[in-house]
Amino acid sequence: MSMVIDANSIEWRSVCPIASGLDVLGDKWSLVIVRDLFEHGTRTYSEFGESPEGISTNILAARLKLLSSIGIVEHVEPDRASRNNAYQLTSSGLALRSVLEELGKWSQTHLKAMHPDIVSIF
Amino acid sequence: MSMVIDANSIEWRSVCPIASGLDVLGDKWSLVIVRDLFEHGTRTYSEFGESPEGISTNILAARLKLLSSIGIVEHVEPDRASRNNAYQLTSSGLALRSVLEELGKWSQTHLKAMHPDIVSIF
DNA sequence: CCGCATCCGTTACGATACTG
DNA sequence: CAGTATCGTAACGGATGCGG
Repeated sequence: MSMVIDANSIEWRSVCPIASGLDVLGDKWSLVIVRDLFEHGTRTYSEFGESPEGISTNILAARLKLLSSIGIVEHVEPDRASRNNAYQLTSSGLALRSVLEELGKWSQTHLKAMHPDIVSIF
Repeated sequence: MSMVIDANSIEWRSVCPIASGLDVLGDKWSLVIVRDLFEHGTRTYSEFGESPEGISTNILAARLKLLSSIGIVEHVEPDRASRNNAYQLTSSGLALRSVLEELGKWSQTHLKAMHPDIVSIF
């Protein structure tokens, strides 16, 4: 019970912007979802599951709900029947690009020794 | 049991540098610890608890152990008696500065509506 | 005192089965 | 295909213990 599923249920730990960013995005999956949307533009529910990390459907549903309520992702054609509708980044989500780039660059440089198979994408 | 406490116990979900960065730093506390070290230079164990987010001691100990084994933080004078020795960032930890900056800037801009008390630090 | 380790209740995760 | 329900497991978080 009582998982964080929308913006109103977030408990802001402090007024620090870094801690506040982590209150929203500080988990192992949210930025992977954002990365998928940068890579593919739009993504249907089941397409997210095709990424190599293999997110499970309940976590995906919970994160999409939270990211939507924060205004980071949105439905394409939300009024249509559920079949084949997709998610995409909002302008707020697109603004996360430099966060992903800096995290990716750091990882390539500083995790390579422990994880030699890591690839370069920037 | 079986919490992630050192580099060898990390399960790399994929070869993606973003996902791999999140395998290490994808939680609510690790980057808060890094932020404290940027702000104060060095920090003793109990000083971390003085930050407004209020990390609990068991989480702090586990994260410091993991961050040390990854090479992001290190002890100052690790050979001395435990009393008053401190932690600081390694060069790998210092390289996280731009990740923190970009996350902080994003939060100030895109979370302000939901969290008006958020402050500006960049 | 300070730096942790341990205990234990609560919450979140994660795999899978299931429903419209 | 888009999600939800269930249920076992792992992580969190507060309290407390204990050695240096």
